Amino acid sequence: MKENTGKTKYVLLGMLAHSPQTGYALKKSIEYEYSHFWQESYGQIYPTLKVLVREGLAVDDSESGNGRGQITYSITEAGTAVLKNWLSEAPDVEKLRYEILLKISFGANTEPEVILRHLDDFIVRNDNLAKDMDGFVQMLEYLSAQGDDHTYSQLTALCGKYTYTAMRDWAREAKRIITEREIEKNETTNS
Amino acid sequence: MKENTGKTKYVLLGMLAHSPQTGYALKKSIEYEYSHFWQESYGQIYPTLKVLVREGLAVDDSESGNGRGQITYSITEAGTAVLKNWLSEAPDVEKLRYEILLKISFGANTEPEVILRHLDDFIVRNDNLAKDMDGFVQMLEYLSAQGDDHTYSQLTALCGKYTYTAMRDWAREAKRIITEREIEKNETTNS
DNA sequence: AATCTCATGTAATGGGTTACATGATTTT
DNA sequence: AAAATCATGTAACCCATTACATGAGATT
Repeated sequence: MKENTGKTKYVLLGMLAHSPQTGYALKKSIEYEYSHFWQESYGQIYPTLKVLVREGLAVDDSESGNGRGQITYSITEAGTAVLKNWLSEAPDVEKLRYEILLKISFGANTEPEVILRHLDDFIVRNDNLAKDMDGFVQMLEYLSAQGDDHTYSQLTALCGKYTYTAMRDWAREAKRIITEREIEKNETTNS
Repeated sequence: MKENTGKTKYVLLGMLAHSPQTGYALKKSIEYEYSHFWQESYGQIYPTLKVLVREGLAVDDSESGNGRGQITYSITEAGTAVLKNWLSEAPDVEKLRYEILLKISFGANTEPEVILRHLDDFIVRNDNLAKDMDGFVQMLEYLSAQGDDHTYSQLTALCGKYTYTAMRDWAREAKRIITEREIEKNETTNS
């Protein structure tokens, strides 16, 4: 009987604390709102929701279903307590895996053009994401001004903006450095 | 017979392309040089090295051992080819999991002080890491000036500097925003 | 009627860490 | 002599994704 569901449990509790939702809706929200720093699959979400119910942290609140066989979950008081307790604990140090940085650190094993191409793609992607995040921040700013507070969501979007911008800027600088050193190298061999 | 070892294979090939090493040394190098964007455990490294040998991408080069039961691996020509081919492929889009951002997005469920405390820790950690990375960049700059080129390693360190700095700056801004809005809230209730 | 989207669920598989076992050499 | 470090290895476990199965309601 394994009930160890990692962080998924808390993600769902945090979202249910905002409003009762179905597993399907939770997944969609995670994709839309949290994709730049978190992801969950159905294979995690559905079993974890059942665990939450079994542990009394959420309840199956299906009378509010729309007749489509869906299950709406709500957080319980016990769930809110568990959530709050988790919030107070120091967050884990994140373990990142940037494949592009691996490729760059091994860059000497291929032509500079290969690395420059990866950097170009990276710049485009991060520039777009930075803009998306900025739009998100603006939208939440507007909603907050209208009365309903979105400060905390706005802060996570702002973090996305900062990191994507930093990545884009780094990649531009990296391109510059590679190109510059290539020129130097060619000058030395040709003289 | 599963030979699916994910990215580990390429990490090891990339490192062996630089110099023949033991599994133990590879692990230490990953911790020291790549920890800000990659990690591998012995449970991945040792079995993968055997796979590399079985596939002819690396060879057990133990005559260069120091009599301590250690196994030194070298990359083969086939290994170099596989490495170069992988380098040319578009890197995966990274899947991040920032627990701190989860906690911040659920921040409305606890006292602002709890979130501010997490942000303080985050600022300190990222500021230190940014400084470490900067030192690393400087050191590699010096080594490169001495003749042996470390451009690509330097670029990954530079990326670390950019991201840690961005994270630190974001967290400072986040603190400012939270504090500001808390003051506003108190002013409204007190009037 | 066909297709799309909503909706739930699970089994297989993959990928990775942790904990443990073992032992040699080096340092204190 | 003890402790630390070097060094290799594996089994148990955990976490997560993918692929598949199923079916209802909405849309074309």
